[in-house]
Amino acid sequence: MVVLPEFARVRNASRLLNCTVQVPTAGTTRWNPSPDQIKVLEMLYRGGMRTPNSFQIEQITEELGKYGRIEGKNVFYWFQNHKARERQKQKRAALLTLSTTSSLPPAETKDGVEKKKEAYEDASRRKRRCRTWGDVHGDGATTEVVAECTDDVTLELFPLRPDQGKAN
Amino acid sequence: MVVLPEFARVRNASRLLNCTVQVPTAGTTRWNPSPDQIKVLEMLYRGGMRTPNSFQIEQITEELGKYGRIEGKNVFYWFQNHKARERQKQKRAALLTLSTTSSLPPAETKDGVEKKKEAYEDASRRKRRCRTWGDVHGDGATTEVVAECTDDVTLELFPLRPDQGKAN
DNA sequence: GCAAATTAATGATTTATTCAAG
DNA sequence: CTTGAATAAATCATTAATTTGC
Repeated sequence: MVVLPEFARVRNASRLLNCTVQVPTAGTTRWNPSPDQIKVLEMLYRGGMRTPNSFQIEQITEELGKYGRIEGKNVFYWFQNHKARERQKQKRAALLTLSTTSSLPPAETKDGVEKKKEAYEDASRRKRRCRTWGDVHGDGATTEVVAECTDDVTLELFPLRPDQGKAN
Repeated sequence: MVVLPEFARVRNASRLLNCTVQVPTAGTTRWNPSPDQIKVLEMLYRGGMRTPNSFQIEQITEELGKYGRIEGKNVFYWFQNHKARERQKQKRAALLTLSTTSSLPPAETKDGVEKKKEAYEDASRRKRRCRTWGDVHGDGATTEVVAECTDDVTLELFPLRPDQGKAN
């Protein structure tokens, strides 16, 4: 990879030859989390946080802002991706484990895989949480959208205790 | 269903029996588009609009606000759902048409269905547009996120001419 | 040792699926 | 049953690792 001074990185390295350098001020590239930011995020994730609501995102963003520029959407996406890719990894692992340890005929094996897959996927289907688009993405025009939810919903507050995470 | 005056609708109708009435100020129920609002939205949709950006959503929301309370997210979701369900309907129709008109043996038919399905799905894969999460969902903390895109992208401006819609 | 080429990770979007109000 | 709302899965696109030829 072409290593350039931080401030000189632009979209395509090849264009550097005959192109003026972009200053970082004009937010050009995608968010690139610092090690410190990742550390905090993973800590929260391990603590059980999966789908932070707008308040939580705001708080986290503020906290992580100490280590570099960051927006709420970065935090939002980080959790989405992290969650999805953990699922992905687990699924692959389960399938691999099964096909390795199993010694049944092909048909049976396939069936077993399907079972296991379903069992896994079932674990991710849980009761919906009480959170709205307005809370998370906060349209500029609407500022008064606050959780009107009362009972029989799980209010994931921040910070979240480990034992409050999904039961699986 | 228990019909209540508009201002009295809360999340769970069953709670009304022993619950104080929520004033509409504290947005309680989901958005219910008025005929006028739907008319405008469908007009835009027929005009080719599929994935409006934040500016477009803002404009539309403002326009539709004349006919009743509405938020940006409602517009956002409306387009998402309308698009998805049109796809769904077309897919079902394609499959049905094929299985009705075709008189080939099962294997061939299945294959043909798969072909048709793929052909359809291919039509929905087009070059990405230039729009970001920040544009659409507008995090409160970031107000300066504006299209930094320059060339070789299709800028869907508002309003969109019919011929600028997806070619299908 | 070094960049260009290639691959692996992962941030950002879009699409599919699901839940649940009415 | 229709459809607003929300989440999960699939996909795209850019950045970092890494491999490779010199």
